Order: sequence, then structure tokens, then C-alpha cells
Amino acid sequence: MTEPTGRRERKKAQTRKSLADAALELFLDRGYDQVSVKDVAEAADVSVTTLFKHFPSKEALVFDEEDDIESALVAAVRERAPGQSIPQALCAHILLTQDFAKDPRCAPFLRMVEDTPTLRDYSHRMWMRHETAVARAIAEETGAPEGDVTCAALARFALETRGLIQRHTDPRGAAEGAFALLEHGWAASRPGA
Amino acid sequence: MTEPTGRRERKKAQTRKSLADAALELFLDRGYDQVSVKDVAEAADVSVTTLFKHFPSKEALVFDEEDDIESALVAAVRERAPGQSIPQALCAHILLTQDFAKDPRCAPFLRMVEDTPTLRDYSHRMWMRHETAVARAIAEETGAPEGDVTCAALARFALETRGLIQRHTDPRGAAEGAFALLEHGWAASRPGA
DNA sequence: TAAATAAGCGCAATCACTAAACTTTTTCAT
DNA sequence: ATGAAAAAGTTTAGTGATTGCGCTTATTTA
Repeated sequence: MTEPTGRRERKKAQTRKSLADAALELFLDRGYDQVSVKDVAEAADVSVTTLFKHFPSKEALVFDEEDDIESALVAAVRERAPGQSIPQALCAHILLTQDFAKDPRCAPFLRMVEDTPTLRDYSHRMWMRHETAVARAIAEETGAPEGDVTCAALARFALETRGLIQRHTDPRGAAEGAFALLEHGWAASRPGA
Repeated sequence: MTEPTGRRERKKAQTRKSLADAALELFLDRGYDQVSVKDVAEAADVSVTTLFKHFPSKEALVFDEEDDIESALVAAVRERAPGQSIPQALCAHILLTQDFAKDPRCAPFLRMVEDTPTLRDYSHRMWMRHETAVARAIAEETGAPEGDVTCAALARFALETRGLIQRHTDPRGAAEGAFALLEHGWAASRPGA
């Protein structure tokens, strides 16, 4: 069921990729703030206007192709191992995504994001966008009402943990520490887990 | 011990106030995004460059005079009633600051902040800046080591709760629900409270 | 094949923000 | 008092992200 990709769509995707690639290379080379959108557009050999037809902002050039993160999070909650609590499942999933970061090819990228306030904030905002989806998944899993505060809180806190452990020397230990808090609180807040 | 206010400082404070006042009035009237810094500067009868000598950004025009919030938070942790847990103290303190919001004079202001993404984010960032201070206070209060993860997590989660309960019809109930999670988790994480 | 559609372009403008060089107080040590 | 340093303010000019407009050109489709 591959989309009947016409030449037009192919070219569009092509330009988009040129832009993302050019952007990444320039950003990693010179640093995000030292590269202007004009630089990126020129490197991809398109006009600045065209760049903004493909990406809504300069930041968006950095975080391309981040699609199924939300579904992965929801799946982590829904399809957790039997006997595993929701906080445990979320902890494991977050640690898993963190492991991506250990790939030395990603290291410069991640360092750039961490060192650039604009990007750090943007990334955090994007990540927290999944809060409501996760909250809903938790509520549905536990039979809690749609807008249950405890579920919403767990979702937010769990997602926030990612930023909390980011610059720790031992992310795994830190995550376990933070999630222990949630784990116990969660268990105590709903007697029939 | 009132500062020996010279004429210079008085005039400076004066222009600053003119700017903040003009900004608030215009923002409330037309909406934040519909007012440019140029508009504000003209309303206060100063140049745009002068405006930026007083305020580091357009957003900063909105959140003026927010000084002792951090010390109040730290104090809430340190000087809590005997027998009151730290999460309880933070919950109470946050609810207290929320009560400010019930003043009908503040309502339009708060609605503006909530309805303007830029401002909501800025406000959230400012608020979360106090995380490390609160974390340190908690660590010191409990004798935990300086960078203890559980303390850091509690600080972050507690502060995050404010945003969580913001648009709830019953903020008090929501806060109590969210803090119940932290309360239980915290109690379980440190046996000798 | 013509008309509709969509990509891309150049241009001009807006808006937040900064740098530089210059004018006008205010302050303060002599 | 007075003259120079320090600080507030101004003008001007610029950068950089982002948007709107009107135009060309390529692709699709009826």
C-alpha cells in the first residue's frame, strides 16, 4: 500500500530533505545560532520563502521526522508486560529512548540541542505535547474517568523526568530514583492496581 | 534604611514604570500579539532602544516586579508547620499563590497570559527557574546530599503541578489530587520523615 | 490540450532585538 | 562651585526570522 508517489510529491520530498540535510550539516558545523535560515536556504539552493513552505520555523529544521514518538509512548503504557506497573513501563520506555543518545553519531546532535536554549526549549515543548495522549492512555488503562487528575499528573511527571535526568552522569540511576517516587505514589493513590 | 534615592534613580524608575504601565494597558486592551514594542515605546514616549535598556524582551514587560517568589517558595519548604510534610507545604503554598488569581482585577491579565502561547511558555519557564532553589531547600531540610535525585524530582514535580491545575474548574481539588501522588511517593521514598 | 493545481521565486514589509556614536543630565570629587 | 566621569536617552542603521503578494513554471488531470 505504498502511496502512488507522483513526480511532484517526489520532488517536494526531495527539496524538503535537501533543506533538512543542509540545515543539519550547517548547524552541527557552525552551531545553530551561527547559521541563518538564509544560509540554509542557499545551501539547499532554494529561496527562503520556499524553506518556510516546508518548515514552519527555524527550529523545525532540526527536529524533522519525529512522528511515531507519541504512539510509542502510548504503546508503552498500553502494551506493557503483565505485572509491570505503568510508571515502570514509562520509566523503561524513557530509558530506552535515552539509549538512542548513546550512539556516538547522535552525540554531537544532542549536545547541540542541550547547549542551545532555543532548541532545548523547543524540544521540551515538543516532548510535552504528548502529555494529554499519555494521560488519556493511562486513564483508559486504569478505567479512570477521562480527565482524571491523578492520571494527568502521572503523565506529566513521567514525561518531565526525561529532562530531569538529562545531564546526570548516571541517567539510569536518576530515572529509577525519580520513578520510584511516582511508583510509590501511584500505587498508594489507586488501591486496586 | 530606604535607599538614598537620587534624582537619577527616581527618573529611571519612572520611565520603567511608564513602560510597564503602557505595556499592560495596551496588551490588555488589544492583546499581546496585536501590540508591537514600538507601540509600547511610543505610548511611554521613549525610544525603542530605551525600552530594551529597561526590559530584556517584550515578554518581560508583562512580568514585572516578580522578585521574592523564589524566597517565598524556599520559605514554604523551610518554615512549614511542624508535622506538615514538604509536599503538603508546597501544595498549600501553590494554592495560596493561586488564590491571588481569584481577585477579579487579575482575571483579564491571567486570561491573557493563558491565551497567548508566548506568554504561557515564558511564564512557565520563569516559574520553573526556581526548581533548583527548591530542590536545594528540600535536600537541606531532609539532610539529603546536595544533588539528590528524589529531592530534585519532588521539586520539579511540585512546581509542574501549578501548570497542571491551571485550567481546572476546581484547582484546589486538582492540586490535592496531584499532590497526593507526590505525598505518598515521597513518604515511601524516605522512611524516616 | 487546456485548465486547475501546486512548487517555487523575488520582493517588500513587519517585528523583535542589537550596535554605535552622539546628546543630555546627574553626580561627585576637587 | 566646576569640570569630568557615569549613566540615561536618542538616532540611525542593521540583522535575522517570518509573512504576504504577485509572478513564473512544472505537473496533474479532466
